[in-house]
Amino acid sequence: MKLSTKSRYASRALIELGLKYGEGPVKLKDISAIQDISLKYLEQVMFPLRIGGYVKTLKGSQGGYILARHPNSITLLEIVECVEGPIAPVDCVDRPGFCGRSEQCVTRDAWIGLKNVIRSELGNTTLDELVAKQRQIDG
Amino acid sequence: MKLSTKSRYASRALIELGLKYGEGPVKLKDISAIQDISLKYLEQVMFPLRIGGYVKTLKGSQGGYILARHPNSITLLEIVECVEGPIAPVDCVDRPGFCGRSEQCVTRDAWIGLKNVIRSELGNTTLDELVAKQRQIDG
DNA sequence: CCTATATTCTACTAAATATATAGGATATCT
DNA sequence: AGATATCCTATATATTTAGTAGAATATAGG
Repeated sequence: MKLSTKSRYASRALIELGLKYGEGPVKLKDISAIQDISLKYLEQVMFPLRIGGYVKTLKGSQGGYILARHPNSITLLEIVECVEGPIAPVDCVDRPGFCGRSEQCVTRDAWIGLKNVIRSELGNTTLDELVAKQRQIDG
Repeated sequence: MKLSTKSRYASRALIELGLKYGEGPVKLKDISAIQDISLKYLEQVMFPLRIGGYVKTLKGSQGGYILARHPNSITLLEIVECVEGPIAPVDCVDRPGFCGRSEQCVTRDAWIGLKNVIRSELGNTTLDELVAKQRQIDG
């Protein structure tokens, strides 16, 4: 039941973008330094977020990343599922055919319930809120 | 965000024990056959459940496993945490020192919230309920 | 146009984790 | 005594995770 570093890094990177929302592009190099994340790895983490339409990029000098959507419309759930794939504590949750006994399996129902509360919790946390809290901490 | 097979196998094995609760020991060989789980692997999965006091064993001929506690006092959370260790979506949740920025990290608060809903959901599901549902399905 | 800069794309790698398999030791019932 | 079932330790394989590396592409500014 662990999130990978991709989810953690993506969340922290998008918070940095949220802090600078409306102020032009932010370089990964800066995020990498501030958040202490390998630049090269961060590049890979950001890739699906661009494909998913959460960030836009500007190449070349003075380029960087900006949020493609308002922070209040982006949830943690979207970030996590974008970089990590659909959340399902067990494979049979999304693919009943994964296990031949899915039809008669009572644990599967429990795993489905678990998936739902996880998605609900993450879906109710917006980037906006996280950025606001971060501003409070930074003072 | 995946549970390992240990959690899945342990849950299904304990349901089998719950179905036979009060009827004497159940052999892993039988559970292995019914649930289609490798016997040798199942032995390893059951080990922490014995140490944790969830099952008792009887060695030798006519031996096997029995629940050490009433099914209504065992939750999915206990089973999962027993075989898989404490549930925490991110290491810093239980060990703030894991990451130097824990004190100023807003995502950590989110991961703590996530941990809480996961534990709450699993903690509210008892083995009793699962066994009852299974009996309904089996007819 | 040229250069520095930043992203983009592809490939590769080391380490950790998950998922078992194997074999013998130990205990117990008949 | 023999069959049976758990107990314990070691080993193996596959997958995933978490990164590294390097060249290609695009852009701003001089």
